[in-house]
Amino acid sequence: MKSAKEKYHHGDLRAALLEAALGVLNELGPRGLSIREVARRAGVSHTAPYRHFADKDELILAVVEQGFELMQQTMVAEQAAAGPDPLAQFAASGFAYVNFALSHPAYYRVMFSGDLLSSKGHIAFQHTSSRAIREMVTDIKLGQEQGVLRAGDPVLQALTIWSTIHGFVSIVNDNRLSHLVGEDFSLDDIRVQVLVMIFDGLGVPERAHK
Amino acid sequence: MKSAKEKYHHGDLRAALLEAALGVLNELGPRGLSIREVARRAGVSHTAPYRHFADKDELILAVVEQGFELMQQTMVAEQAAAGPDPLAQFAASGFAYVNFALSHPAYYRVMFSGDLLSSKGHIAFQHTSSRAIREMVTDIKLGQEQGVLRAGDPVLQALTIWSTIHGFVSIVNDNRLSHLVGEDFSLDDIRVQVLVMIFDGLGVPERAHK
DNA sequence: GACTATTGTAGACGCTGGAAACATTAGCAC
DNA sequence: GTGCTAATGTTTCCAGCGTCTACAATAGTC
Repeated sequence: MKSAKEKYHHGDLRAALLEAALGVLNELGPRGLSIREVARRAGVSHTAPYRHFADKDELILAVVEQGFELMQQTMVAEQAAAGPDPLAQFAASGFAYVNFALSHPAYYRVMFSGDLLSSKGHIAFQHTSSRAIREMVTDIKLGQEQGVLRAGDPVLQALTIWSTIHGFVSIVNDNRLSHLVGEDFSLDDIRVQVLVMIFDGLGVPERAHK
Repeated sequence: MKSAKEKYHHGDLRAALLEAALGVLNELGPRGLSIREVARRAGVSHTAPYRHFADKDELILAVVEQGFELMQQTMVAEQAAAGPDPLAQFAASGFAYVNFALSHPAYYRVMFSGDLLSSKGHIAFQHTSSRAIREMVTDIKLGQEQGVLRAGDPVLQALTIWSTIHGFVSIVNDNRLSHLVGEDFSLDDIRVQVLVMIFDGLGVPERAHK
């Protein structure tokens, strides 16, 4: 009996291609991502991917969706593990976002850059993160009703928090802090302190962090 | 006499190529940026650009540097025009940053994405924004000494503010707010209110905005 | 076991980034 | 001016890319 790799039909080529694509992004960077290289790593001909993805855009968008799926899962899990306090839950979910972004930079970059896509693919791309912010707005409203989050327009608050977190992980992932790190700060210091600054601003003043 | 465009020697091909590159980014997006297309628009052969840029990375990096130059100029100008109050100056400079990013999305994207570069080009890329944050830290220190900015580690404060601003303009430029805009908010509303949230948090409490 | 849809391959096209060899011109010494 | 040289632009060529079309192998179904 032949090994699975030598069979004419791969078995689950789609998943193998997505995994290979992520590997390419990690090792060769976005510029090195080509359908042909991905096919090579999966051990199939350079046109085989077209049986699973209409074009390069669709392959990339599938990686993006898988990334959001994965991030969503870890955020939900961390939120559930944070105990009963709504503010703690909210913060845990935010920490999970940051941790995902910093420990899976290739995923995060492709999820939010869009530069890899053609102008056509960009339209589908814009909707990939809309679910995330809507859930955040819901969480904030809940926290405000329970009196643990500062009052104010929840949409604007969510946008501000998301902006800060997204900006921070983008800056770190693009290595733009290399000239800061090492002298007075380690990356871990910076990460913790910035997160504290963000979430300190969230609670109602009477409940300020100890 | 021939028109300038028909001469064998272009005159200032380097600048023409940079301008063409920006045009391509605006019209065709990052994926459409090719040396050959840029050369075509400048009316030269597809290898002429190699007399001015060693490779595609260098062309892109030149656009990036030109973008930072331009942004820097408008920020300095706005800061100077803001009057004597250091907090107002600081805010004016921040507003200029946001306005530049939102009115020159192609510039801003290429300045901060890096996805267009090969892994080699990324190293040079990481240093392009270091000057900006250092100047911001200096400004914050000054504001603190004069008692108009909240106390705290200026590096962490600068990083947090920069994160929020960078994240915000990135989110807006990537059209990720399309599902928010239109119902309750216009983009202008959002922009103004988010900026107010950011800079409200900066002043010392006694000087809070009226 | 034959039929058909699914999934893979082979080869071609025009595009790309880039190297090499060549052509034209500007600037300068005289 | 004439001639030399460096700078700048062109031509030609190559391999790699995304994607199309035609073909081959297999899996599932009757």
